[in-house]
Amino acid sequence: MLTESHEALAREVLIHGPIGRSALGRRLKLSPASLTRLAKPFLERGLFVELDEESNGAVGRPVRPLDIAPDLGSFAGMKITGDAVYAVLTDARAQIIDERVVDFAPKTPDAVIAALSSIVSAFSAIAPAPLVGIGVSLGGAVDDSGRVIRAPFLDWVDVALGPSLSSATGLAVTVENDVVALVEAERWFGAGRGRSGFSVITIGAGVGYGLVVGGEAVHTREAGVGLGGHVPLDPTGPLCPEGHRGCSSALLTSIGMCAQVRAALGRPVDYDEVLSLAVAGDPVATAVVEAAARGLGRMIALAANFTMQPTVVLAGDGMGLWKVTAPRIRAAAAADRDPLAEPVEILVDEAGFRAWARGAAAVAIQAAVTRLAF
Amino acid sequence: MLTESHEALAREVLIHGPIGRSALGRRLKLSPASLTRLAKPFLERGLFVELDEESNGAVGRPVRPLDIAPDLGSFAGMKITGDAVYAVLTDARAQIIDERVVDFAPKTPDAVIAALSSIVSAFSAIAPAPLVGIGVSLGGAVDDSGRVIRAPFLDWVDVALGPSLSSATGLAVTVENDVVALVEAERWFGAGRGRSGFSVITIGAGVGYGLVVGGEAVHTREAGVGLGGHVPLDPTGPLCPEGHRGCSSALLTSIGMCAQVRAALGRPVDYDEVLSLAVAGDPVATAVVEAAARGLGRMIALAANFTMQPTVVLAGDGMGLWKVTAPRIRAAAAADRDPLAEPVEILVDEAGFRAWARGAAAVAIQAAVTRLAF
DNA sequence: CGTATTATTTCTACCTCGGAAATAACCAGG
DNA sequence: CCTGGTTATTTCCGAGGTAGAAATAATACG
Repeated sequence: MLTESHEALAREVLIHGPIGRSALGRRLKLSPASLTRLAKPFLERGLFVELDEESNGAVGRPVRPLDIAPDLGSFAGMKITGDAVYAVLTDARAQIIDERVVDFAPKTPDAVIAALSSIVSAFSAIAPAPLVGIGVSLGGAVDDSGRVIRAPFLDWVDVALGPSLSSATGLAVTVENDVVALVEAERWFGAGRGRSGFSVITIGAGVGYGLVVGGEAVHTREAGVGLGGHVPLDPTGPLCPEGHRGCSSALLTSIGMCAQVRAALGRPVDYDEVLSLAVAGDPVATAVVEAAARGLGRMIALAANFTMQPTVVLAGDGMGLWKVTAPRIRAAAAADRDPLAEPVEILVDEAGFRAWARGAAAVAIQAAVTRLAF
Repeated sequence: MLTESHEALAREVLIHGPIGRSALGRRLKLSPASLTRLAKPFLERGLFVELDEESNGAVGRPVRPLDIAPDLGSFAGMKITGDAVYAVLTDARAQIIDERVVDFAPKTPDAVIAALSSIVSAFSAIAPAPLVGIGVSLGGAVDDSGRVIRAPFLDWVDVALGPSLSSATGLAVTVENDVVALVEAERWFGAGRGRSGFSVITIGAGVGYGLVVGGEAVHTREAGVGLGGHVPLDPTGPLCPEGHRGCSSALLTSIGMCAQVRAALGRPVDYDEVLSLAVAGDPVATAVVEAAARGLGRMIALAANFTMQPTVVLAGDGMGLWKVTAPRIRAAAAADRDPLAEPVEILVDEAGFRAWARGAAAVAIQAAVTRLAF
C-alpha cells in the first residue's frame, strides 16, 4: 500500500506536472532523497513518465520533469438536471475530449440510470484510454457512499444512485453535489489551480456559491444547499419566489432575468434573447441586464471582502452576462470593495454549462487519486 | 529540541486542559503510546501537572488528566490607541488578572515605549508568576519581526516597536495587528474555542473583521486592513467619511452613531448616552440604534453566508449595542440568512474593550508555545 | 577542457509512530 | 473480601518514513 506522501506526490504531478523532483520537493516540503524514493513506484508501474526537457539555457544539470502517463485513463463526468444528463468525457486532467446530452423521462432513478449507462457505454467505445472512474453531480444532498439524500428537482429522497450505477457499469462511481464538484474542478484543474484560496460564484438557473481557503474546499453541512442564493443585493430590485427583494436569485438567475423582461414586454423571452436585446439597446432588457451586472459586482465584492480572498471565480451557464457586461461588473465590484484592500481578481470559467459536467469528472479523478487506482 | 507533536500537545493541553491522555490521543490522532512518550518531557520539566480526578462513577481506570502548571507564567497584553495604552495582565490561559490604562503623548515611539515599559514594570511587580512574554497590538500593519510597517492613527511608518520594547524590558515581545490578535484570542481562549470555523466582527470606534476556517485564522495580506469596514448594509443610511451610504462604518461605529444623533439633536452625545437615550425611548436615538441593529444583523448574516461558517463572534467596545438590541439583531440576522441553511449562532465576547488587550496577550502566549519557552 | 552549478541518486542512521501485551486503577456483584 | 469487567496508561519493540552526506550526472561557461 502506498502512503500519504505518495498520494500527495500523485496529486501534485497531476495538477502541476510536468514538474521536476526538485520543485516537487520544495512544494511538498520533502527532501530530494525522498522524492527519488516516492517517485520510483509510480515510474515502475508506468503511471508517471520522465520527460526530456530540452535545455533552457540555465546552468546546472537540467531537470528531468515527471508527468502523468498520457494514457493514464479517461473519466466520465455527468451532471443531472431535471430532464437531461449533460456529460463530458475527459482525460485524467479533466480536459474535455467529447460531450453528450441525453434526455430522460420520467424523473425516476431507473430512467436516470439508463441515461447515465448509455452515456458510459458510448464513452467507453470512443475513449482514448480505459474509463477508470465515473463522476455524477446534481443539485441536492448526497452522502459519502454515493446515495442521494434528497434532490428536490427530481423529487428524490434517499436514492442509491452511486451503488446502482456502479453495479450497472462495473466502474467506480463518485456522486457529489454539483456546486461542490464544480469548486473541486476549479481548485484542481480550473481557474483556481495553484491558488490557495478563492470563492466561486455560479450563475445560471440558480446561484451557487463555494469557497476554498487554505488550499482546501470548505465543506460544511451547508455546502451546496444554496448558500448565496438569497443574498440581498439591490433593495429596489424584483422579488424572488421566497419573497426577498433584489436578492441574488431574483437578480442574477436566467429565470429571474427572463421573468423581469417578460413582465415588461408582455411576451416570453429566453436568456440569450435578453442578452442580445440588451446589446441591441432595448431599454427593458438593458435595465435588467445592467441591474444584474451591478448585483453580480456587488456579490463579487461581498464574497471577496468576507472571505478575505481577493480572487473570485465565475462559472456556469450564465457566463453570457459576463461577456456582455464585464466592464460594468468590474466597476460594481470595485465600488463595493474595501478601499484599502487589493482589487478583486475576477476569473471566468468560459466552459459555460459544460463546467458542471467537468466538475463531476473532477471528483471522479480525485477519487481515483485517493485510491491511487488507475 | 522538541518536535511538532510536542508543540501540538502543549497547545492542546493549554487550550483544552485538564484533559486525559486518552482524549488527547483521539484529538491529535496519535496512539496512547505516543501520548505517554510525548507528555513525559513536559512532566519532567514541571510544565505539566497530573491531576487526581475524583472518580466520577464511570467504570474502568479513571483518567489522570494533564494540565498546565498553575505557575507556568504570566503574560502582558497591551493595545495601543491614539492616546493611551490599555493593558491586561493574564495567566497562561489569557485569564485577566489585572488591568491598567496609561495615557501617552506625544504620538512618538519613545512616548509609547515609555508607557509600555511602565506597564510592564508594574505588572512584573504584581504578577503571580514570572512574566514570560509581552504582546502588543495596534491598528495597522506589522511584520513578523515586530516592526510596525504603518499605523495611520499614530502617524507611524516603519517603527521597530517590538525590538525596542524587547531590549527595554528584556522579555520576548510579539507585535500583531489588533484585529488579528483578537481573532487569535477568540480562537484559542474565547468564544471560538473548540470550533473549527467562525467569523469575528468587532464594533467600536471602527468595524473589524476576521475569519477562522479549518481551525486556522485566515491570514492574507488584507487581514486587519479594515476589511468589513465599508460593507454596504443600508441603502438609505447615513454617509461614512469615504462617501459610502449606509456602510458598516457609518452605521455601526460609535463615531457614526453619535454623529447621527448629534446631527438630529443639535448637541454632542457620547456612545453610552445614545444607548441610554434609546432605552429611554428618545425617537432619534431609537431610530439610530435600531438602524444599527438591523445593519449588524445583516452583516452577521452576510458573514455567515459567505464564509459558510454558521458561527459569528461579536467583540469589541461596542457590545453595549448588543446588550440593548440583541433580539433585534438576531431577527435581522435570521431574515438575511439563507433559508435552507442552519440558523446563525451568535456568540458575544462580553469583555468589551479589554478584549483588545486580551488579544495581545493571546498572541504572546501563542509565541511562547511555538518557542516552547516558559 | 576544467570549473561551477544544479538535479538526482545512493547509502545510511535516526527517530517518530503504532501494535501488542502488560499493568494500573477503578466499579459491580457475589 | 475477592473476582471479573472495563478503561487508562505504560512498556517494549519493530516498522517505516525521512533527511543528511556524499557521490554521480548533466549541463553552461570561460
